[in-house]
Amino acid sequence: MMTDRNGLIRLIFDRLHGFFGPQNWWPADTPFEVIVGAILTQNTSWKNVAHAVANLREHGLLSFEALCAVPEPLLAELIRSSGYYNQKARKLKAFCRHVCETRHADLDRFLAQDTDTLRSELLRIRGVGPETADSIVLYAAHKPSFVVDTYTHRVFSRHGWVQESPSYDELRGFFMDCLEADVGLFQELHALLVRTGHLFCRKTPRCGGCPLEDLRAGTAVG
DNA sequence: CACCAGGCAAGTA
DNA sequence: TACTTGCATGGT
Repeated sequence: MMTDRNGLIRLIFDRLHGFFGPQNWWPADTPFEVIVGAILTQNTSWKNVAHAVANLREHGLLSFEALCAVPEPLLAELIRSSGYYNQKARKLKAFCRHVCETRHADLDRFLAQDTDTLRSELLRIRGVGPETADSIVLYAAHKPSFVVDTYTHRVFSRHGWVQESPSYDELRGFFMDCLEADVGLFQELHALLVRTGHLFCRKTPRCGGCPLEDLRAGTAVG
């Protein structure tokens, strides 16, 4: 998948951190708000999600108990700006229902499980895929599970660090093999990769202007 | 007008 | 396993 196994990831982190500075992700006030945002931002710009989250806050629905109680059709209307709003209302309700039925609505106890157990349980909930699960594990439960997203793929392919498009688990495994399991490091690196990914658009063939340009495969050492 | 944005599930071969 | 399709608003 790439020739320079170790050192590259750490070098990427050091470069991006020096260039952009600390990101302090996730943009949310509470673990529950992280979960809501993680579901709402699926294939959707954060700006559209921010409107929906603000809407929920104005209606007093940014708590687990309140979201459990709100009718799904009303919820769908309030999150309209985030797109796929019927699907996402269903997903949010599915998550609430799972915690109610398996943990007596004790969200903290649900999030207190060890990393792998929590991740696999999240993946069994309808509407929670690998990226959403890892986002919740890393930013809501504060446990070390690396988050891969479209920007991670994009930054890596643009710089020639991957030949074929790797699967989610392959790319995640690569990060987790190269780095020590440190929550703060995982949180910052993912945020920095998103920030970097914003420098490109989907069809931009190269990475001009980004702080990693000289690390492109072929020009990088080793 | 077309294309894109911090995915996921279900169906098909 | 590896495609394909539906889901949907808001910005460029």
